Amino acid sequence: MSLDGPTMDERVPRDFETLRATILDRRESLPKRIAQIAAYALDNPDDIAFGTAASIAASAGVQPSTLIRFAQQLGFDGFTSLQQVFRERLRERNSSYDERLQALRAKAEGGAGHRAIFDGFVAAASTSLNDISRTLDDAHLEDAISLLAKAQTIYVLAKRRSYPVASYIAYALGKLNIRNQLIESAAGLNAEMIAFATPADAVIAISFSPYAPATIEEARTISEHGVPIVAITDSSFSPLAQFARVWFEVAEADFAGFRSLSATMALAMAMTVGVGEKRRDIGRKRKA
Amino acid sequence: MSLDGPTMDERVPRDFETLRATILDRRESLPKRIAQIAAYALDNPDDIAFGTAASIAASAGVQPSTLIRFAQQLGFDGFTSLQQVFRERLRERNSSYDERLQALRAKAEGGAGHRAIFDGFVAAASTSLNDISRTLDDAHLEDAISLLAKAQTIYVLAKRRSYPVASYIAYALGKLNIRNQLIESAAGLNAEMIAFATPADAVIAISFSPYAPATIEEARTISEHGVPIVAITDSSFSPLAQFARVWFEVAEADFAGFRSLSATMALAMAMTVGVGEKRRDIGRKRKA
DNA sequence: TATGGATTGGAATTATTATTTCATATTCCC
DNA sequence: GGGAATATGAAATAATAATTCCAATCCATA
Repeated sequence: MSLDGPTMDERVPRDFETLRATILDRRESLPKRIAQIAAYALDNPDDIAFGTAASIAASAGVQPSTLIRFAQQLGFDGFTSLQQVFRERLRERNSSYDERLQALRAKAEGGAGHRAIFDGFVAAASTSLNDISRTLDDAHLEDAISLLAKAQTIYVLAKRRSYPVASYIAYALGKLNIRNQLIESAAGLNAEMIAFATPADAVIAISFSPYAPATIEEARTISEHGVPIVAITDSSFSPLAQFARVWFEVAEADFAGFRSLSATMALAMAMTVGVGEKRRDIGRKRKA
Repeated sequence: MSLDGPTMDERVPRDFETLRATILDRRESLPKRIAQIAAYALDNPDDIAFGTAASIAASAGVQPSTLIRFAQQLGFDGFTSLQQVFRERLRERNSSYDERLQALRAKAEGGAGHRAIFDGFVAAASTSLNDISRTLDDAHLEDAISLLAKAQTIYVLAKRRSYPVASYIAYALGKLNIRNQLIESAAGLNAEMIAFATPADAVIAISFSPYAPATIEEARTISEHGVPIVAITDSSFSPLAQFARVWFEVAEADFAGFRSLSATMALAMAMTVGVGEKRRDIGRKRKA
């Protein structure tokens, strides 16, 4: 308005991260009460998003006017515009991951650099995690864990895309001192390995469409020998579901032609650690 | 207040899901304009959470008074209390994963069943993903991809906990027709394998504390031969960081003693697919 | 088609909330 | 220690938003 005043055209933070950085940056030089509200804002961003100037000021132990001065000091013209940033943050975070994923796919295809690809994989993983925590059936998890906890040896069966999960399960079972056998395809000794399994053992089998024929074949053989199978797969039409005593449907989002493994991993780890716990409990009871 | 009025003690929905169910349930019997705002509310919950009665009404194409009647019909005493439910929903969803993770850890340790364990792993994965998407340096990613895109053969080096990531990288590189060699410990031929690597190749090495000695040893040897290394590790003190041409710091949250792999996986996939793209681009240029 | 009840639109009213102002207190520098 | 500049508190004011009210309209039913 006036020509003499400081022009104040210092960049006003428009997004939360910039704002956060700005605040942290100036933290030292802020007056006491302003610093107090600044700290409160970063600690309780949700309150800023939803509260009224009066309620926030009260929670932070300052006057409403201080809150407004804080906003102005950051370059906003009032509390309301500062609040917008905090609200936008909630919107962003909350905006359906699916939508974001769509956008990112488009962006990546448009050749928007490698950051877009990375963001895409992160979004795919997040989507998958959201999804599975909505859909996982607690009772199935309990069943699977009980079944596996009773097994003498746990066989882990997975090829190709699912193999990383299997190898992590094997690693974790090993660390928990649970006897296990990873059925790899490397040496071609799978048939022999499988022949050792008895109904007192159990199998964790993982396979997604297009199902690796070897996995299906081995699962069939092993189930015909009466060994119970816990399966992780992607649909009720999966051949694995047929052979399994307990099975989980996991829908992983994909990006750039590769599916996420995050949901499968989370489930696999929960099963593994669950079995470890259950075994400890049983051990304790036996002693008592 | 009055004794004669309808007591209105029909359950007022306190959480979003109940509210949603209530609305869907009554949908048929609602008057036209009320139905219109009801549909809008379920389609744009964020707008309800943040907007003012006037702005929402305008977006939905109704009068503010209709919005209030809608709220009252549901048993709320006004728009404001209806809005609370929509705001609470955002808070819930958004409640910092870290806090949730803390709570879940406590719950799981208190022996609250296996669902809590599962939720813990999901939360750990989500936290890690959030973290890495905040901290990843785009320039490093570009550097790593350029470096790997030039390599004749990409060697993938990881043991124990990191091995699943390595195997997924190898799988993905294979699918993309990029020559690669997974350095496994199985047959004990690692030293020989490594000896084949030349400065025209490149290595992706992954290791987290406690760093598997074999990984470190092999990384050292290979870097001494002048083969460039891209490392994924967990701190700048990591011995891997020393040998690496480019390295990434990835902080994975842990739960029940096992770290998530989700952030590492996302980064690994972005690198892999990024290399695939870059190669295609180069191929196209050569032709042109 | 006339009639009563329900529904709707729009403006008036009331309540709430942000912002400004000014007196008082604190801090910092000479 | 004095004085100017800055910071703070509290209440007044202005702005904005929610709610209510009433007239107009629509709709079903006789």
